[in-house]
Amino acid sequence: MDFLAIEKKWQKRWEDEKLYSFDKSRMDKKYYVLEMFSYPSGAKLHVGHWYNFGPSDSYARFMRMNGYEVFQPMGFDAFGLPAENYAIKTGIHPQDSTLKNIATMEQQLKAMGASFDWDYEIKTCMPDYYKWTQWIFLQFYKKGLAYRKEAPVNWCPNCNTVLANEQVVDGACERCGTTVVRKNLTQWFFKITDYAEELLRDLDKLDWPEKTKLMQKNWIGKSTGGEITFDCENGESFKVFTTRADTIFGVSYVVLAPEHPLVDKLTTPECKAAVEAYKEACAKSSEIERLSTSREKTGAFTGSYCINPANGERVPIWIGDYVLYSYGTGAVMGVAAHDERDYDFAKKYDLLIRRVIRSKDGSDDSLPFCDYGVMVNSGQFDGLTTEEGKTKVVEWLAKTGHGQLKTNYRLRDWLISRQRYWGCPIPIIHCPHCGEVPVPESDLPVKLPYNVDFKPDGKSPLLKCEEYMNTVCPICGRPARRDPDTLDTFVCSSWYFLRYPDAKNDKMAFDPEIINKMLPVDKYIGGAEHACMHLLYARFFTKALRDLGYLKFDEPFTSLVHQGTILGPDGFKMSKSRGNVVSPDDYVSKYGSDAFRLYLMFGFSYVEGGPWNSNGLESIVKFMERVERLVKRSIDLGDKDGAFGEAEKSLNFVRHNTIRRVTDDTKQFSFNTAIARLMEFVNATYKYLDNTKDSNAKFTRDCIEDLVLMMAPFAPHFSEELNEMLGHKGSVFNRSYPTCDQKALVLDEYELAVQVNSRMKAKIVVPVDADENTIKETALANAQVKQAVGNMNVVKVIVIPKRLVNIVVK
RNA sequence: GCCGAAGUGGUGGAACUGGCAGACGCGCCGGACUCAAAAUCCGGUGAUGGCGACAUCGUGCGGGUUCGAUUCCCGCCUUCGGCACCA
Repeated sequence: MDFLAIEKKWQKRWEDEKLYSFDKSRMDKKYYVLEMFSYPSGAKLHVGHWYNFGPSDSYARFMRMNGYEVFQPMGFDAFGLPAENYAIKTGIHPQDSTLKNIATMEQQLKAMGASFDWDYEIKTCMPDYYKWTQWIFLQFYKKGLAYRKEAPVNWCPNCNTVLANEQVVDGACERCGTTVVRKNLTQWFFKITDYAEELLRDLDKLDWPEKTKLMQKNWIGKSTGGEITFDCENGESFKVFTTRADTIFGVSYVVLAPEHPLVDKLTTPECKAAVEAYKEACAKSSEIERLSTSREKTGAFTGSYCINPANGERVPIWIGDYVLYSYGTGAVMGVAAHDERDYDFAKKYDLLIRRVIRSKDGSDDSLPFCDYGVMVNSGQFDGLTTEEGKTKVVEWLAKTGHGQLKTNYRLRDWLISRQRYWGCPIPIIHCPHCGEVPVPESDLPVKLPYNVDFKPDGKSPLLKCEEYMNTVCPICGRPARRDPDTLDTFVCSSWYFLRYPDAKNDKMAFDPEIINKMLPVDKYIGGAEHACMHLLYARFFTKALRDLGYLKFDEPFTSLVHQGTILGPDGFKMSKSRGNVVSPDDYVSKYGSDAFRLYLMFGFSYVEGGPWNSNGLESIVKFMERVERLVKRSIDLGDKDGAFGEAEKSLNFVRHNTIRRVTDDTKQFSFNTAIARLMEFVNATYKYLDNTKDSNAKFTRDCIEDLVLMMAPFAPHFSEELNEMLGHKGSVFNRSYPTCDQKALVLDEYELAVQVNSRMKAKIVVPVDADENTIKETALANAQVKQAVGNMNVVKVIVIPKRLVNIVVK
């Protein structure tokens, strides 16, 4: 068969017949399959795209053949840093390069033969899409979910520009090598923390990989404890968050984050120089470095003291970079005796170390002692356990206004401002008289201007575009300026799944009537690297839009699957710099897209991925040819009915077992084993035809029909062709998936293993309905078993029906 | 460093909920067909020892629980994903 020719033939026919158009009248049978859309950074599809889209398309086709009205759209996450960097390097405008890349990718995606419905395509960089991204921003703004505050960015003092984390290499600017510092800018945030509790709680409802749910859970990072107020000697006060209020009588010092606003007020003149130097040093280290537990703890004394509200002691106030201003209150109490970090810190700076918790059984007197225990040296609380003490102490402090029980989350509000050009403009106008004014909805979209100088020179590119920046205030009509920043591209990708089913709507972001029927997404497929960010942001958007009244569901993605990563042949991640990038095009043009897809599905565990190896590809082609020969052989045989003897019964067992297994495996995205079962079925059919005189032509034909139907999702063009050879009119994808006949799977007897002292000794055959006693006796009567037992005593016989017998002897 | 995974023959990978480790492929070895080759088909293939029936070992390393561990627990090693401005 000429694989390349038939691919063209069927792709044309699919397109002419609009085979994959979503039929709205069957919405009650909808099944929304969504692959994470791609970022058009390179011009061509790489193996990773194929690995994401090919197998998931097979899954979509499988669901279609099982009677679902499958909705499988495709689009592009088109804004973002790479296009802008490319533009800076080459001078090619991001819009031009992006649209060109998209056009190429569209062609390639079509050539892949996936059943996407292109009528619903989305490109996030087009005004008809980002108009609604802006609209959502405004709804969030109105609801108080979007606000501005100061936050640090990576700043290159030489290029005078903000850098992405990716552009900071070993603390230095990737372009010029200058040491990067942290600098505060006023930026927009989404208040995702308002939803921390619900985002955490609803994880239980989701059919997602457990590891992903666990990662989100840890990312949200709920902890319960107390907020304790320390009064300073100069009249100021600050709060610390602690989960171990029971240790408060052991506080030896407190540490503020270097960025804490009180630091300047608390620093005494004699400590000023040291504190300033320390703060400057901190501006150079990244958060990951600061949080590293293996790094030496450092700090600087402010010269001031505060009062321990529990015992009235004077406590020195330090600053230290292991305290982050963005977590908790930006201040912690140091209890040297009962925390590793605090212990190291106190040792280094020679601070008080006082034990206030002893181990429960009194046996452990080493320090630091970080476990739960019993309070000592703690006044009236002596003798309480940690569990009791941590609430009792806070409740007691609350009486003097110095404590409050508190739940804290590690999750932070989402910083959405970007000082870049290639993104969605923020629909806010800054008026000297009226302040921050949202753009009226009737004025959307705020269009991203084309003629902009996006070279980095210290200012947001849009800031340099006067015709964009200058506008009038919607309230007072006087001259005003637009917000010069753009939105994080994660904002665009946090709602695209809502736009797809109503992608052409120019009156609203989406029609709730449609969306409430089409969503949630039934199966979402994409990389595990999105576990904590995109997948959390999309959940947040869904919940926020629900509370705004636009949706009636709580979660965007009911079921989630992560595909693995295909690595280069050398076992490393594919990258241009390593030179280990495998191009699918060469293989596709040689073997065809079906063979390529089939190989990706058979050669790897979908969830794992692994290093690329082209050896298996030719064997897949051989398998396809083997199937083709089998189909032809059946056609030559005709369809005359014949006897249904043992041979037929046996093949029929394999046939229906294959249907059962392939169905189950495909549902679980276990494509490699599904295809292995198809191979077994093909082998068994060959054996039947080769070894049976007067093989039953009609029965053979039935088997072949099932085979072709089962092959169809995995090798769509190939199976269409075989289906046509078998005399069917119309697409194989309009036929129904075969169903398993349970009667064919009923056997009279089965084989089970017998062990003696857990070592395999024999196999016995027992009737299907044999009880434990019969199985036990059959096993003990077996000659090999008798020999293995010899003259030892049988201590115990473990019988697990359908599995094995284990005879324990002494 | 922190959070989350993965590690199984020469090789890609199987193994349901703790129950016959290595399904299905690739490769390799042997055979059939052929003048020959390719293609195709058949058989074998974890390691070690033994003529053999068999025996012992074997799922990254070291311990443990269990009649029984690739699977559960404890401690390591290596690799990968993420760590909030790559998406």
